[in-house]
Amino acid sequence: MVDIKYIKENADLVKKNAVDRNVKIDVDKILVLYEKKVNAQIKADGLRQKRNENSLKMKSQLSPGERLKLVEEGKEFKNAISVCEEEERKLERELNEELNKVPNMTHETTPIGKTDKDSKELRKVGKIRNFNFKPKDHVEIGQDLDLIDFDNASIVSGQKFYYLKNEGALLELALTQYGIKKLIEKGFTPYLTPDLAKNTILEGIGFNPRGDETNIYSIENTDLCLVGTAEITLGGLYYNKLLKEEDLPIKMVGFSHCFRTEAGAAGQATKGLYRVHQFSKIEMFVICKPEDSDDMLEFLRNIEEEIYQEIGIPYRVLDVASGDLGNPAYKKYDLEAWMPGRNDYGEITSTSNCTDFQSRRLNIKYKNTEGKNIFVHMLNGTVIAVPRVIISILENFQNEDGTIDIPKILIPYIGKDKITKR
RNA sequence: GGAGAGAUGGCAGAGCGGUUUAAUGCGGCGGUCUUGAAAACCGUUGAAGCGCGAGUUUCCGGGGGUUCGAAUCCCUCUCUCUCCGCCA
Repeated sequence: MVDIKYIKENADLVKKNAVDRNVKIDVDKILVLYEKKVNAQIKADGLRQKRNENSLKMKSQLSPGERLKLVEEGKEFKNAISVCEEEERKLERELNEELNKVPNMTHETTPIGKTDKDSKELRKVGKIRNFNFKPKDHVEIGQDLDLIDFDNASIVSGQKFYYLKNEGALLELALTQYGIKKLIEKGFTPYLTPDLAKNTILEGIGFNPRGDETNIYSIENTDLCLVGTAEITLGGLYYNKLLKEEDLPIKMVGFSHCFRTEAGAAGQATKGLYRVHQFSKIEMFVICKPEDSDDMLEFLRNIEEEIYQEIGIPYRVLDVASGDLGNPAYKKYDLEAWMPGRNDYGEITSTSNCTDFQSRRLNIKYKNTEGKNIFVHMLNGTVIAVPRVIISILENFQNEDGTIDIPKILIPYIGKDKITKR
C-alpha cells in the first residue's frame, strides 16, 4: 500500500507512475474520498468530544432533574455519533478499495515499458551448449529415465500435477539441501514454513486471495489460502511487530510448497514442469532499514547469480520493466535460465525490492535511534524454484546416450554423478 | 473434541462501569556521580488520525451489543495456557 499522504503530495508522480506500470487507478477519486473521510472523521471527533464532556459532568452529585437533562443530551450525541461513524466507515472502505490498486513507486533506474518485452537484459552468463545431437526436452528425458510421471499425476490430482520419481525426487531434495546450506553461509536463518496462510497476510504481501484474476487457491469455509510462495509466510512472520534497529537486517530463507491455480494460463507454452499447480521453492526474504534496501536487492541478485553459476546453468539477468513489476515491487531482477527444450530463456528466479509497500499494510516497523517508528523495507528473492531448476539441469546436462550428468555441486547430495537408464 | 483459565503500551504486569489523562517494574532515552564504565539516584518515555499551535479524537486480542458513559458488563470469533480424550 502506498502512503495516502504521499499520494496527496505527489498526485502527478503517482499518476505518471501508474501509466508507466500499465495500471489503471483513479488518483483524483482517491483524493476526494480521502478528504471526505477526513471531514467525516473531524465531525465525529467533535461530537465525541461533546459526548465526553457531557458524561464528565455526570460524575458529580446532581439533582435528579439535572441528571435527566444530561442523560437526554447524551442520547442525542449517541445517535448523531453513530450516523457519523457509519458514514466514516463507508468512506474508508471505498478509499481502501481504490488505494489497494495503487502500485508501488518505481526505482529511477527501472526501464520504463508496458510489457516484459521492455525489460532490459543486463548480461548473459555461462556458455550455451552447442549440441552435436538433437537435444530432448525435459518431458521426454523425464519419461525416458523414469524421473517424472505426469500421466498418473493427472489421474490422481489432475492436469499440471506431477510425481517426481527416482533421481527426479532426489534432485528436489538435493537442490533443497544445497540451497538452504548456501543461504545459511550467507547469514540467512533457515525456516520451514506453513503452506497455508490467512487472507489478511496474503493481502498485506500484495496478493489478491479471491476474485477472478486470483492465482491463489482458497480453502472453503475458512479464511485460509494455500500459499503461492513462502514470501507470504516469511513476510507475515513479523505482522504487527515493532522491531529494534539492532535486529535489522533480518535475513530469512524458507522452504515451502507453492500452489497456483494458473487460471487462464492454459493457452501458454506450458508444457511439462514449467507451469504447474504445485511446486517446491526455496525463497529468501529480507527485512531491512529503508536506506539499505537498494544495496540489499543487489546482494540478493548476487546470491542468485552465484548459485546458477555454481550449478552451471547459463542464464541472463533482466532488469524488469515497469509494466511487468507487479504492484508491490519497486525494482525487480529476473534471472532467466537457458532451456534447450524451449530453445529459449525461461524465468528461473525473481528478486524484488518492495520497499515499505508490504510493511505498511502488515504494520511492521522498527524504532530508530531517535525513537521514531519507521516502516521497514521488505525484499524477496527466489533461491530455487525446484521444477524449473530440474528442467534446466535435465536439458542442459544431457548427453547423446540419453544420460544426464549431475552438476558437480549436487553430486554429494545425490550420491552419484550420472543419471542413467535403469 | 471436552472442561477450565487467560489475552492490557517495546516487554512484564495492575486495573474489573464515571478523578484511568492505564498504576508499577523492566527496557529505551537524557542527566547526576566517575578518568571512563558499571551500580545507585533524578528526570523522561506507547501508537495512529486531525490541527501552525493550544489541543482533540481513537486504540486495552478481533467483531458486535448494553449504557448518558466501557479496559471494566453481555454475545461472538480467534489465539495462548492447564487438565482430559483422540492421534502421526
